Amino acid sequence: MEQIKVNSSQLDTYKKIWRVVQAIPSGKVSSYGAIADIAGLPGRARLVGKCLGQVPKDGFCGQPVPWFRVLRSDGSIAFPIGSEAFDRQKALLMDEGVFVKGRRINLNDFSWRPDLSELLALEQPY
DNA sequence: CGCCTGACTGAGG
DNA sequence: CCCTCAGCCAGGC
Repeated sequence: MEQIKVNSSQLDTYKKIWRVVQAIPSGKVSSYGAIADIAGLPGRARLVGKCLGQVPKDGFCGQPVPWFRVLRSDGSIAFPIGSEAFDRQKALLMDEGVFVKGRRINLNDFSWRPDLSELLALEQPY
């Protein structure tokens, strides 16, 4: 992928986002806006997309960052249909049992709904 | 500062 | 279902 090009303050923001994304369980999905909210960055859904495009290839803190579990608020895959990224994301989702119909996923069936204890755990990672 | 571009969103048609 | 539009926030120029 691309080299990460952000200053240290933005890198902190990116790390917060990556950490939230890591909390999405296999077989579940979330949205850019929801991740932004949980990360304490309301209104910055587009930043989440940008950030996920720069996930370190080796993962973050020894754990992979499941970028493919993040979708648009309507449950659709953000990449254009037919693009390589689209196919990759769709395949990864289906691999873990997420049913992808055309370009979208039924959020009622697969949306991640963290309980309070999960969210609190994200506040105190170390 | 303006202008344009995004892995975005919500409301409408 | 599709598409459009205004609003949104960061960044680059």
